[in-house]
Formats: sequence, C-alpha cells, structure tokens
Amino acid sequence: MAWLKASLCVTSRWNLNNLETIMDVEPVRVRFAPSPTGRMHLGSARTALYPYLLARRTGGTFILRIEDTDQKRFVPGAEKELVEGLRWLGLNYDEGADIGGPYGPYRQSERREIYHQHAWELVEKGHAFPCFCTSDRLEKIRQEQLKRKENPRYDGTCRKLDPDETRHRAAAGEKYVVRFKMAKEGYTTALDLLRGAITTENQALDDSVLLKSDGLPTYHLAAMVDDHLMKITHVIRGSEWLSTFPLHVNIIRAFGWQEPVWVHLSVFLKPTGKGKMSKREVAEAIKDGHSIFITDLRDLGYIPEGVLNWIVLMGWGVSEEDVMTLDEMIARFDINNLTPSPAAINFAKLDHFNGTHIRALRSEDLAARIKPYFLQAGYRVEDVKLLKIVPLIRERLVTLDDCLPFAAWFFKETVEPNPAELVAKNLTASQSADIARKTYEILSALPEITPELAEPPMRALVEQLGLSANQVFGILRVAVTGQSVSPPLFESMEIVGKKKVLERVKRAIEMLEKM
RNA sequence: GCCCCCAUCGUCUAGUGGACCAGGACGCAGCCCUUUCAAGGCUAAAACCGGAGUUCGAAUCUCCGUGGGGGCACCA
Repeated sequence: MAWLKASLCVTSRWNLNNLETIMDVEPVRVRFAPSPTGRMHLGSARTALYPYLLARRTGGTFILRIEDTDQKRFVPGAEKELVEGLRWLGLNYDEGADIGGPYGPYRQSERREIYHQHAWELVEKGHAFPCFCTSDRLEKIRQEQLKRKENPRYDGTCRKLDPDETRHRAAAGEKYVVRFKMAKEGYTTALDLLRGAITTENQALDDSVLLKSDGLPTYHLAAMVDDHLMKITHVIRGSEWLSTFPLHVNIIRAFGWQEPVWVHLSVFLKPTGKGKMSKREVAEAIKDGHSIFITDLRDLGYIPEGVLNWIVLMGWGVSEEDVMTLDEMIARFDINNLTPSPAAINFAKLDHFNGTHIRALRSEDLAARIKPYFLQAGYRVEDVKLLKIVPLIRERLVTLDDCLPFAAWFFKETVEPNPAELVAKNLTASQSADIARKTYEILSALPEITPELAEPPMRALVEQLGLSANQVFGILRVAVTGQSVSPPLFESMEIVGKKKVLERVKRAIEMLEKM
C-alpha cells in the first residue's frame, strides 16, 4: 500500500505567489464516464470538471467514455446532449466516443467482447462463477430474506457448482450471468483520497453480477476493465459509488491490477440542503429562470464562465479570490483540497458569478454573445451600433438574455411609452408637458446629442426649475426609451441620434398634452 | 432494518493541535456614489451539531449520540 500512499501526494499545497514553480509529478489519465440515460446536469458537469482540471494541470489526458451497458435505460439523445454540454463548457476531451483515441472504442456497448473475455478470466482464476439462477427464483429468495428481516443477497447456489459442469452448461447455450466470488471472511480496505481508508466487512458484500445474461457487463466489471485498459490513473466519480467501492477494489485485486487513485465526490443537495432535488423542484427552478441542466442554463442566458466558476466551488474551497476563469482554475486546482461533504445548490451565487464574468468580457465578445438574442427576437442588428450599446448595458446583465429588456428598444423604429410613466413624480401631466417642451428646445438647439453637449444644459434646466434630476430626466427617459428603466440616458440618446430623440420627445409632448 | 459516507455563518467554503474572541464569497441590512436600473465603495449582523475523552492546549485527534446523505438490482 506504500506506493498508493505516495502517489496520493500528487501536489503540494499551492501558493498564490509561486504558482508557476509548483509542478505536478505525473501527467494523469482521467475520464468522465457518464451513462447516456438522462440529461446532463450540474452534478455531471462537476464530475467532468474536476478530472478535466487535473488533466490540464498535470499535462495529462482527459477522456470521455460512454457507459451504455444498460439497454433498458438508454435514452437516444443523451450522448449528444452530453457532448454538447461539455463542448459548451469548454471541457474538451482528448480521447472519446466521437473522436476516438488509442484506447478505443470508448463506448462500452462496442466493447462487449472485451468484457466477456475478462469475466471468464476471473472465472478461470476462481474469482468469479457462472450463475444459472432465474430472476424469478432470485426474486423469491429476496422476498423470503426480507420477510426474515435479513439483508437481501445472493444465496450462493451456483457458487458451489462444479467448474467443469458450469463451463459445459454455459457452452451449451444455457442462459447465465457471471458473479463475483466475494470472500466470505475478512475485511476489505479501500483508500479514498478525500476520506482516507474505508474498511468493510467482506461478509457484508454480495456476489455481485459482473456479466448480465444479455452478455453485457454491469458497471462493476465494465468500469474496472476499462479503467485498467485505458490506463486511468485517477478515478474521480460520484459518492453514489462509495457503497460498491469495496467490490470494485476486490475486482481489481482479483485481476491482479494496480489500483488507480480513488476520489469520491459529494452529491449536490437542493437549496435548503435537505435532500436531493426532486422532479417537482427541478421544474420549479426552471420557472424561476434557473435550472440544474447544462443546456437549459445555456438557453437561459448563463455563460460557461459563470456556470463553471459556480460549480467548481461547490466541493472545492479557495481561501481568498474566488472569481476564476477556466485557465485560472487549472492553475490553482489541487485535487487534495476537494471537500467530501455534500453541497447545497445556491442559484443566487450562480447569478453573481454569471454577472461577474459577463462584466469581465471584452466588448466584442459580449456583443457577439448577445447578438443572437436580438436576432431571435426579430430585430435587425447593426454590429457597429451593438458595439456602442454593450458598454452601456454590460454591468446590468445577470444573464445574457437580460440584454433584451435593457436594449431591445434601441433597435425599434418607434417606442410606445406608457403615458402614465411620462408624468414625472409629484408633478402633473401639464407640468411634465412643459418640461418636455423645454427639453425639446434645449436638445434641438444642439448640433448633435452627446453626453458632453446635452448634459450641462439639461442640468441647468433642472436647476432652473428647482426640480430633481430624477423628475426631469425621468420624463426624457420614458419619452426616448419607452421605458422607465434603461441604460444611462445621455449615452443612450447619443446612440439613438438627435433626429429620433427629437421625434420621440415631440410625441411625448403630444401624449402629455392629451392627458 | 443493515452497510458506508458526511457535519464551521442561511448557503458555498478557509482552517491539517497553539498564529482563530474563526478568514473569504454569495445572500441579507445600513451608509456612500447616483438621472432609472445596475455596477462599485464602506460598514454591520451571522458559524465550529451535542456530549464525553486525549492533551499544558481541540474547530482540528478518539469515542458515543444526533442530524443529513448514499447504497442494499441481471441500473449506472
């Protein structure tokens, strides 16, 4: 076990000031191995992110392997969504189901022969046995055991069968599964990087099925075989595998293989911290503009930088600066600093990180990212104009689609102010109309409308009328933008242009006069 | 029921026996800035699950409770 302990000290504790001087010892080979049985959610994204970071940190290899050995639960579009999600997040893999690699195939359904061979290797070695028990019989004894308040487990019937007899029955075409022959006595100790040694009594372990009667392997066999064949050095997976961890270690030892470093990640809990999110709660989150699904998050206007920063910190703590790009995460990541405790999802924090990363985007970048939202809403978008708008709305966006309420009006020929909103606070409609007329005079006298030219005379007007800037500018804002909340007024008017601004003020005057 | 894992502000976390009357972040509250909405700045409130041990000294180590999570399939 000494070698394992030594290999656990992969990195030293990082220090902000000498990041560059710290080098990890060995390039790792790590994998993200989802099963295409559902949608890609936050948990999957994080179980992909950590190995990705470790791979990039150590100059290693990140692999995507598809674990599709359950034909019953297979969901057609799932693999596509997985790949799409990873690409969107920027977690590019070096070897994988759709791109190949030296250890392929990377889709388990295409490796059937390999598992069959390995299952029988274990049988020949005396570590596994073919089992001919029917599901009906198994179910019956399970019920009986439950009735007797015993733990349901395989009763060992076929374990006692003569090896030659079983070989012949199997060869003759009789349906069978291959079960692992678990030691009946002693203990199994397995080492998890985050939790230390985990010891289990062997008698608590079952003779688990390795190869199903349809010829496909269970996870237990397939994952162990593939991790070995694909030379995986660190297995980073969800804590749902903790209970079968001893089994897996036993399988690897039965083959006589070297163990990888094991890291079992915690689960994500619902926002209250009590339990996992239910179907209903997932649906409610979506109504609220949030989601646990990666492609939903994308469609909701979240950016990969924000999502990544959010999930990377659910299970990994940094003491000070916590806003990071993917590259910064790579530079700072230390697998030894992951936390083993479950984390509650906090969407408010996602909003915070998303807004923060949006603000950090270069104007051209942000413009390119929000342009589709305007297009989709049916607006004609001129890039030059869009680029001028971006600095005005940048710090107001929490999600990309917030660009619509703030800036869609820029692309409209005319705006439709709500007459009631045109009336300034604590003033009458006719008083407001009067202010609007004075505003019109000031603005029309200007050669063009820029903040430098327009703001001083407008401030003077506010002063002269003895009103608040809020009252005077408010009328103008609603008149020009058609809404009471907008980007900064004078900068906005500059983009709209003098001609349109005057048209709109004129229209507002008319509306106010009619009230 | 049995097995395994986890436990620091409401939430994510820092903390690896003395540097901790516990640090950062989100959120919340107040103030400043301010043409709306934001952003930004400042300030505040807010935690070591409980009980026994070990030790000169415990958030940190051990045990027992309690709470939470995961598993007990020819699912992953």
